[in-house]
Amino acid sequence: MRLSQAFGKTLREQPAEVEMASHGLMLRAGLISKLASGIYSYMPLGWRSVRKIQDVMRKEMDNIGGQEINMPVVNPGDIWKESGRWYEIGPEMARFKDRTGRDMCLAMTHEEPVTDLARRFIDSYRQLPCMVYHIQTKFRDEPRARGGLVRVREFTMKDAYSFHRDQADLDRYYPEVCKAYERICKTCGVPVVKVLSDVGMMGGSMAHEFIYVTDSGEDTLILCPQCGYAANREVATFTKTPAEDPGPAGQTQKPVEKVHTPGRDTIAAVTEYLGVSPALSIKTMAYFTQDDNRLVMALIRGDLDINERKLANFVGTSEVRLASPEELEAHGLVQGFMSPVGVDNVKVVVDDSISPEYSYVAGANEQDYHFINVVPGRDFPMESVGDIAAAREGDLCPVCNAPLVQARGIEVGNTFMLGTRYSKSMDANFQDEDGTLKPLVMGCYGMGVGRLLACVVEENRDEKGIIWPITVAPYHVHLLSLGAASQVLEVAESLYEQLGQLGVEVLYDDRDESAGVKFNDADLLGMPIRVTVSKRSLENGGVEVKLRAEKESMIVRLDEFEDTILGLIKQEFARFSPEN
RNA sequence: CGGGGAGUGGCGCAGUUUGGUAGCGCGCAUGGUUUGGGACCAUGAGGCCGCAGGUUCAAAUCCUGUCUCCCCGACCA
Repeated sequence: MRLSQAFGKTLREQPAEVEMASHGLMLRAGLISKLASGIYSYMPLGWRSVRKIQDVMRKEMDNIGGQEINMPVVNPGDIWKESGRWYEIGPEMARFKDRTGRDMCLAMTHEEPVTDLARRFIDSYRQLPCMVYHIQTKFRDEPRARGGLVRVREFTMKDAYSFHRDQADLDRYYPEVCKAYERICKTCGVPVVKVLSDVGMMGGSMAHEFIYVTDSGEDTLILCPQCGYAANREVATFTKTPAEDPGPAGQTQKPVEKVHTPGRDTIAAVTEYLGVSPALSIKTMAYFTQDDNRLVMALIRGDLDINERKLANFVGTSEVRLASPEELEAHGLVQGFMSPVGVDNVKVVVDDSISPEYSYVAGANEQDYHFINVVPGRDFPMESVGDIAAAREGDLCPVCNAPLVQARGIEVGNTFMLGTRYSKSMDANFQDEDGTLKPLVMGCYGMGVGRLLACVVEENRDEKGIIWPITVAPYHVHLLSLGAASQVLEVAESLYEQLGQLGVEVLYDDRDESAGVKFNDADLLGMPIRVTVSKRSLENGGVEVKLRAEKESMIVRLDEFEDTILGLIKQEFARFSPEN
């Protein structure tokens, strides 16, 4: 491609909207262009990379037995009603009616259409296991787009769906997909960690996310540097050390006593005032459930925090929302002085950090008063006990007890063990060896193409621009000529032709621009190999060859040019091979 | 949806406080001089200042409404 003819151009200045490095570089290099919030066009250079990323995905999916299909973006509402998600999903799903008044929607993911395919075409255990995938547009009317391609409303996703006879077969297959995901990211030059995650709107039993760790990410991770335990904070667990001071023996025999605690409406204030450890107090938080608007009291040891995701999952709702002071008042509760003691008709969920062996300080449900000697089980019900605690940096690893660290990252892909969530609701059955009809056991595996591209750029760059991994670079070689001397132009033209005949992808800067402009654009665009033809290089015996990722350049004689370039390309591909 | 910020040629911005009908840099076009790290000279094209209403002799500027975009949260590939 001749740069003089290329559609699009580079920008010298960073657009004002930019917050993330990769976003700025993609805009400045002319890879993408924004149409509306969270809706982008790909320009020629960006699209070449997208297609390469898609091909990497295809290769790895094919490798584990996947078959590529293509399912529609526009779906009839019927199948989404069958699965129930028509009613579960909020305004992030775009819905409309066709001309006959039939409910339609834009698919945000493709479990429903693929399950429909499965029930039509899978009849027998002999056809299992199998996996299909497609690379298709999704539309999610996200509350807020951000970070360029990191979080958009219209995006391309590679989503794969596997079908199995039983959970055991899914258990066997699932790690293969995880391995393929790691290979895809390695090939694209994006390091990822696999973390345990929440199943979210997909449903199912187990899920992982593949996360590119970066401070500009929007997910929070809990990692163990010692044993490799890794989880999204939403589901991360940790070892809860017992409270150090259980108090004087026989404490749990004492009756509850009300004490005056004027203005002490936080755990820190009240425990300091009463001279007890926060670990011997009970923090009570009141939430409303999203689905049925029930009031739930969540209890946790005073030195720990509630994880709202875990709480929502525990009580079986899609979300919980902190009750407002007005709502608390309406239920006879006082913020800062709450507890379940003496409160009826409210669901109480207790974190397993709270022990019936100890007695605690808790709110007295009266302004400026707390109770002491509160014994769990005796003074309030311990019926719903579970893990609803938020893991924090410094908490102990649930596997090896080393201190955990917190990090941020971008979710590039995810994998879900769906089980029979969709096959049961949509009646996708097969006949097993013993003649019985059974629901298909499913897995689903998503990976964002544009988001992966954003991560590629975020990871592979310097202050000058992008440093493409050759595997997904728009072109392998950036050829540029300096000056208007006829000999220079002739050599550059002939090299362009020669490389083209060898099948090398070349971006040829044939513009009549100054050296500074050409070099700076080459650095910004970031092709892995740069070839400079100039009067000076020819006087030195050839052309200058430089890797974008390296500082030094070398002069290559014209009769050695071909071998040198082909060798460099091979070497660069090897760097990103998942085999290495 | 809650909180914060911004809309002025393609991009980055000034002008708004103190109303007088729009300016700078980059980019673009033409001609010329240049060519190893964002060159220079000359000439030129391009904006009813997001939109609607109002105040006023007069509005980019003041008032009201509205739309869009960005950032922080709640959601996800």
